[in-house]
Amino acid sequence: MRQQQRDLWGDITDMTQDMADLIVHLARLAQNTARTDLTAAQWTALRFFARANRFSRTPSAFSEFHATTRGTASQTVKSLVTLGLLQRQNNAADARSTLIEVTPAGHEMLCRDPLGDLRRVLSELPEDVQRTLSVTLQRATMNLATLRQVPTFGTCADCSHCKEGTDTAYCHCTESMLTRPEMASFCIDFQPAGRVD
Amino acid sequence: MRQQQRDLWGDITDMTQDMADLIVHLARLAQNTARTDLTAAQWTALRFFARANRFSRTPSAFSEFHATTRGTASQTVKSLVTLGLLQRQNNAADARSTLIEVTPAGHEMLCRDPLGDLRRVLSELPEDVQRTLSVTLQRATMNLATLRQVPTFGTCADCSHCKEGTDTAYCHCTESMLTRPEMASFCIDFQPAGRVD
DNA sequence: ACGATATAGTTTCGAGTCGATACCAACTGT
DNA sequence: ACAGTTGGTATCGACTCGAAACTATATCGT
Repeated sequence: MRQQQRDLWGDITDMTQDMADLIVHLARLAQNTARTDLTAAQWTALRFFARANRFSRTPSAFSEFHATTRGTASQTVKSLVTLGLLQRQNNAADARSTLIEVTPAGHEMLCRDPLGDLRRVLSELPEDVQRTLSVTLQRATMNLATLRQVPTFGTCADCSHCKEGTDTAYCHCTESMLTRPEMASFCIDFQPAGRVD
Repeated sequence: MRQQQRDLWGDITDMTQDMADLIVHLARLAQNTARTDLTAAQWTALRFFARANRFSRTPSAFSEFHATTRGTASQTVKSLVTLGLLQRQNNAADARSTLIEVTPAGHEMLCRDPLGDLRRVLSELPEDVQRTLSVTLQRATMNLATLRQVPTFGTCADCSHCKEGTDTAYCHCTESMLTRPEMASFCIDFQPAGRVD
């Protein structure tokens, strides 16, 4: 809490501490699921599977992304399959693995994502503030993920495993070619390109 | 860092969308409660009651802050009282109301707040970036709270209800004098001073 | 080639969260 | 004085979460 109120009234609150609280609070407000058809975890799962590339659309990858256990992730996926928003497909390359796809109903549901309000609020910020915010959040997320020893997620376009071509790119990690749309998808094997900090 | 390699693959990612997702993800990582004695809701409640001023340390105020129902807030408070981290006190001014205090054990527990990691990460950012981030987050939180029609919380030092003295301040809202430490506390009746945007 | 080990996924359990609803006690306005 | 509001609690059902136990498939080491 407060604990260090400098000089007179000046600089009363510990700015850093406030920020951590603020981030949590902001996320909480943004994820408010009252009068929504899904829970926060379900929304997060739906969003994840809509954004993840074909190597990362599995319950395991989601559990890592969501910083939870495979068991918990499995339940969330199950509930969304039951609701008809996700569907399972066999993975030809690995019989243990299940490939998850968002159904048309799932994509339609995403239009009602409660995160839309936060996106709107953020989009109203000045362009340069948005840019700074984006960079700062990514840096903080990566540093925190490192500290907590959980994998960092990112798009293939930014991944050091990728060698770009003109219309496709080669991913050294999965040893396969990626189409242009795929480059914009989340990948569990993400490794930031360039200097880390 | 990276994230903006336009031209070639050209503006692949929707920056705004990334940011909303990032904020939620960052908060999720920061609140990770694995190998922690409390749940995320319990930590939030404990933090709230440690920061809130004497007018706001009630289950109702917490329920508004946490954007949930009084019933849910009541349960969380109850669990923390059972754990000996909070304690109830009678409110002389209103017999219906319960004043919540953080016990010494509760304050000790706060030292192990999982949010500490995020605070550390944020404190390592350059000073000017921190300042920008803080202002931006506050603005976004206020705008989102307005959109969602939930009250905004803030410290009395920033509240338009307050008239500052030298060592105390008068709060027009609660019609009482505030001591200096109290000025740094959260208040449910917070009304931002100065221009709104 | 084959056993040890690792990985993908599911299920079950108990404690907690959450919104909704119903309810009681105490305050407020007129 | 009394209707309406507010503060708080209890209960219900669906969901979350971590942990643990379990099955099936891959992979590694020799």
